[in-house]
Order: sequence, then C-alpha cells, then structure tokens
Amino acid sequence: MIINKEDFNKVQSLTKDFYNRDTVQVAKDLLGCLLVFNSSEDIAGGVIVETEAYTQKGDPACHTARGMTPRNKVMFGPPGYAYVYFTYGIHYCFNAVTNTEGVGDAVLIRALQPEIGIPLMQKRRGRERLKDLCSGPAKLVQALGMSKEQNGADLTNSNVRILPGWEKQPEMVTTTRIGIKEGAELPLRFYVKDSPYISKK
DNA sequence: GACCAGATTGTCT
DNA sequence: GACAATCTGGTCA
Repeated sequence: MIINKEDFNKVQSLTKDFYNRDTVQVAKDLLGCLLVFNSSEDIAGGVIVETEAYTQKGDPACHTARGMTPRNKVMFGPPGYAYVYFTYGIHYCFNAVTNTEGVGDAVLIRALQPEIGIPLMQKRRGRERLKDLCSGPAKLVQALGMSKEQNGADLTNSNVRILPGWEKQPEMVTTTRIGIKEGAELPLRFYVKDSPYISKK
C-alpha cells in the first residue's frame, strides 16, 4: 500500500475506462482507492473514504447545471481528469471528471484516510491528529499541497493519480450531500461505514 | 458537543 | 452585486 516517490511513476493508476461510467457508480467504486499527489516537496496521499456525485442531468447543485463556463469547462472534457475549483474566497476542492466526454459530471472527493507522507501533511495543515488532516474537501487539498494548478491534470498520467487501494470493497453508507442548497435531498453522498476520517456523520 | 460568525475572492448574473 | 460543493475559532453548555 505504501509507495515512495521513486515508485510513483511505476504504479498502475485507475484507467480511463474506470471513470467513463455512470457517475454514481464511479463515486461508490472510488471508496477504498488511493489518491496520491507527487508535489515538488514529496508525495502525500490517502485512501478515499468519502465522495459525492455531481451529475449534470437533473442536479441543480452541480456546477455544470447551467451549461459550460470558463470555470467548469474541465467537467465537460474527457473523464479521468482533475477538476479543482476555488470557493468561499479561500478554499479549493478536488473532483474527478466522470462519465462520457461532453456530459459534465464529476465526483467530489470529500475525505481521505491519511496513508502517505503523514508528517508533510501534518506540517501543511498545522494539525497533529490524523483525523484533522483530510476530513473535508478543502482540508485534503491543503494536506496534499494541491491548488488550481492541478485543474485539468490527467489522473492516469500526471502528478495527481488515483490508484486501486483496498482489495475488498468497504461497507458503504449512502446519505445526502453537504454544504449545498439546491438538490440537498438527493442521496448522492457515499462514505465508508465507521471510518473516523470522514468529514461528518 | 452544538451552534454561530468571520474570513476572503473568483465567478456568474 | 450576490454568493459559494468550507474551515476555524469563538461562545455556551
């Protein structure tokens, strides 16, 4: 499970085919996978324990619900790329573009279980406790050291990658999404049951 | 633990 | 000009 900077380019990422599927299914399957960022300092990453699906069709909370803009154009591109956006004046959030090119879907990564480069993440976050490092979409972006420069990055062939993680699919809980107004009642949030690293119960 | 306000700027109407 | 897929630190209990 633990990989180092030298191994980063050797490990097999999830393929484009993984992302080119129904968005809800990808959101579920991403639980237990390993998100890793190879920054200039060192690599850092963790196991995905919480996701949310955002679909263009029938979802008013999705950034692409009202068509393409300069900000969300990555979501309309081919699947398997990173969509990183800026919000609340201070925070970034990380998504994986899913479904077929042109649709406008993505999966928001909401929380990680820290695995790789923990000391570096502790330093970046200014927090010691593991459950404070990546238990929220803006926290994990900060812990991994990502920014808007990762917007549009190829998740199968760049500094940001998602790898197969746990062999067994974890027990999963489905609930409603967090931090949105419209579409808040839709059951599109998924997390690993009993994980202490999720953002909120 | 629960609840609340402040931060702070890119993006869209 | 309004608001945002959030986090933090404060108060009160």
